[in-house]
Amino acid sequence: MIERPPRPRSSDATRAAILAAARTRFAADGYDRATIRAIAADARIDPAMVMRYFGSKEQLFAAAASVTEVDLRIPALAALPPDRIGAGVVAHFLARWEGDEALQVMLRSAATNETAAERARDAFAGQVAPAVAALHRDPAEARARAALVATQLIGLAMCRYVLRLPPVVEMDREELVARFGPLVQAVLT
Amino acid sequence: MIERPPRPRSSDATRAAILAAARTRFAADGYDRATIRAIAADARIDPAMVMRYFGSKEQLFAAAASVTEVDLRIPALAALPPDRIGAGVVAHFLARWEGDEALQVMLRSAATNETAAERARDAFAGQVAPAVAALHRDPAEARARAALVATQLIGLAMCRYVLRLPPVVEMDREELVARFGPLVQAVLT
DNA sequence: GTCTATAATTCGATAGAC
DNA sequence: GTCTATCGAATTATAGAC
Repeated sequence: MIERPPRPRSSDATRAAILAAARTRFAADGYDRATIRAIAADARIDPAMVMRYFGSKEQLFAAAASVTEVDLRIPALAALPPDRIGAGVVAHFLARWEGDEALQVMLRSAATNETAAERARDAFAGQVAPAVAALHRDPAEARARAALVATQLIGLAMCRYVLRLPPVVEMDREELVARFGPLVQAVLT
Repeated sequence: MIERPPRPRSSDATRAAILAAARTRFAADGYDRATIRAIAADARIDPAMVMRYFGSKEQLFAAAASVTEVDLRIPALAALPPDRIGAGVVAHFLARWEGDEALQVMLRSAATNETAAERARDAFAGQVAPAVAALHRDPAEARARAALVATQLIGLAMCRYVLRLPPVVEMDREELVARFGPLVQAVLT
């Protein structure tokens, strides 16, 4: 084996490191304030490499918040106990919000980045709406109900993670489920 | 009267013009993307004048989204027909959201600007919480209920004005009141 | 009061050596 | 694959002439 002084990293590992740093930065700062330089520093990588791997900041963002990443993984609602659907949805989303930065990336970036807003609409149309549609006969009504569910969850996320409204931050997950579950339940049934 | 070539404008009118342009820009673009240059261009004023009048971009933002401007003007809830409080609150907020840019300034900027987020918390603590408190004996319960109302309204605003979720955008005010009114009513009573 | 010129940064992106 | 150097553009902010 010939030695290679700059110690080339594996391409996949580098890509993954950049993506992880990008998600964290985009989630914390939003699209505009998150800089390629800062992301590269977090990933302990030269800023030029970010460009080499992803082409542009916009493409990096798209990769960091891709539809696959914003997988809401909504459980089959019909499979839940009928009177616990609301609580199940809220508990599921709290776990998703706090376990995956991709959702906060979308939320914090959507305010100033149309790509992020579009991704939010895609996630709604592709995941929330279909899941709710299974519960209603009338498609128009299902669509409206799904939108109501979305406002509940987006409002909760905004108040808890972005605005950091004290009462919403202080509540633990259990209390949030107890308070929001019935509201979502009422919207869905 | 001696003529003054550069035609000095009245200080108040200039201030007002800058503030109006700033609110529009901050509301449309958020704090980061709204530039002093663009605000000055909208106000047909030299960018340097913005600095002269307000000192810095941060101070201009504070003035454009000051607590006085984010006056929610929540009506006395106890004065409403008891069974129409929810609908009244929703109708009131829709009118406020769409009639005053200051609220959208706050919402769109809060994602990346801590000053904006703080102002949102102030508006909640100073206006929403007290209004709701009048309806409940237990202060802790009133605080939690107020937070729930806030999530409803913030969620609605985010989906309608920022994410622009199609179903929420397409509904007219009347339908929104009909759908969200009962939810807010349930939270409040 | 108004505006020109510019300082001082910062950013995304590119070129090219190794 | 990696990194240095840098370009060109955009931004906030300041200094000073008129």
